[in-house]
Amino acid sequence: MKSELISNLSVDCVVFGYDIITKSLNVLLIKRYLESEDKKDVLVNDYVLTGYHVFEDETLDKAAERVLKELTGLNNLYKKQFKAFGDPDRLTNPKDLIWIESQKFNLRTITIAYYFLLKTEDVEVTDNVSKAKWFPVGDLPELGFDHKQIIKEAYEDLKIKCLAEPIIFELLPDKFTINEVQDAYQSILGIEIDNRNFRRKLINKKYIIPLDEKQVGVSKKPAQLYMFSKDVYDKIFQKNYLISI
Amino acid sequence: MKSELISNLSVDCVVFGYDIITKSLNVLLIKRYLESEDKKDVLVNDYVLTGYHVFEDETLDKAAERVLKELTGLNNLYKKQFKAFGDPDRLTNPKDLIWIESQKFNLRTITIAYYFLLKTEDVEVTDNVSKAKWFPVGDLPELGFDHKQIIKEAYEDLKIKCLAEPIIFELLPDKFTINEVQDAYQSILGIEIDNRNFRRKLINKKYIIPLDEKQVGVSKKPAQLYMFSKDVYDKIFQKNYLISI
DNA sequence: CCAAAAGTGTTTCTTATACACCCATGT
DNA sequence: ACATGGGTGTATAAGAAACACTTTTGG
Repeated sequence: MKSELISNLSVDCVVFGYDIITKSLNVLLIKRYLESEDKKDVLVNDYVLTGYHVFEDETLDKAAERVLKELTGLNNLYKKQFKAFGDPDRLTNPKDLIWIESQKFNLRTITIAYYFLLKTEDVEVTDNVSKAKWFPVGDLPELGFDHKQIIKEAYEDLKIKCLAEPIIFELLPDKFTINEVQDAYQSILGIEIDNRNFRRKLINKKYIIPLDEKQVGVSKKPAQLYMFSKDVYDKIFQKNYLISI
Repeated sequence: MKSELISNLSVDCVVFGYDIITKSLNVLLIKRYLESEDKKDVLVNDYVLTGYHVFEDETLDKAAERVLKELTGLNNLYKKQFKAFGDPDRLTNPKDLIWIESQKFNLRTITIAYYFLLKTEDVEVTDNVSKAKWFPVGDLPELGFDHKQIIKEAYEDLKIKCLAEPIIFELLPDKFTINEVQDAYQSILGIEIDNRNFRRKLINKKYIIPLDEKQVGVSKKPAQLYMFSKDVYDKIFQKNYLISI
């Protein structure tokens, strides 16, 4: 039994990759390029999110995971379905129409948008068939369809979730320093944090576990390495009902 | 130009209504009833959310608003699109198959789920053609499709949002007492709150405005009435970046 | 010895929490 | 007069915020 694609339903994936070196939150985008038949004009030349239509016998989550796997080769990443985008005119910019015509997509396609969290370094971007490329979330190129809006809303959601859940560690290597965590928060939230207060707060968490290891190969005082224990976190986590209005 | 329905795309609305008298958060559900041809057997007898397919030229938000308007006659309510449900088997319980056969729906329908907030008393439920009825969110009847799951996730989302934004006032009348707000929080979150601390906290907010009015027609000391000013709230609101992990 | 980032303590202030009785009103 | 829910104050604890210098290391 061969499975068919659902012609008007897709998933789109906002792939967030944090670059611990440049301290930059990046988005993985795919080049979209089309020339006129005589090759005299460039009709489409911009970027889009990775995404694809959903199969008839596939859950939305599986579709998103499949798309991500195809692009990055990675599994089991943190993912969140954050919004459905389905405006009738979401694909109907002139440029997008040209593109869709060349691809035989349905004009009224609803897309279920996900975001994924990973480390920029975990994706091989150099020899990539899809011409995938990282862009800082604050400095995106020209984007097709409604993907600028989708990224914006993904980022908003991510920022809120960052404050409430320890998903920052999905963006960092298994072993990290306290300052690296601080840098990640600062970069993603666009804020400054006092180092002494932040250190104290983090080190006091039972699920931030100091390792018997320090940084190596740095030309300065090597920092203490820590890991995050999801097990401990889950065990001691308790919902607080603080009403912050 | 006549608009067609999209056969595999629907919106479903979790209509939350707060009953200030019984202090109960309710969900508005619609009776689903089907007899066999000889009328000897009841084939389907349960409840479902209100929802309907989306028109080709309609946004998802408009579709949800249309569905809600048809059921309740109400406009401009607080609404949130909180999740898309699209499992291949989400409509394929035996009971649901019987129902869908009788309704000619598409078996692989993706639904975009919304929730709406209002006051139970604002909906006339008595002479309703859809056989709509309120049920406490904690005491739901048997539900068709995956609607139990949809309601559960809507409620989870609502609880989180309640803590971060002043949406509680969408569930309360324009003029309310402090204790009514407290009751609403307690009922929705399932917690106990200290009355003195809660009063102080709320009364100190600039956007909780005391009126020159007290309760009337109560057989006890009439309570001071307040209103919520969204304008003031929006003006003085500032994002706090407290990392609570 | 120098550059660079790591690491460290104390004080103040705000906010949450815990807790029990009197008051005003309608009947 | 009484029953009912409305309304009030204080003390403690916890956590957030502000703030500047010393230490350790590799080069």
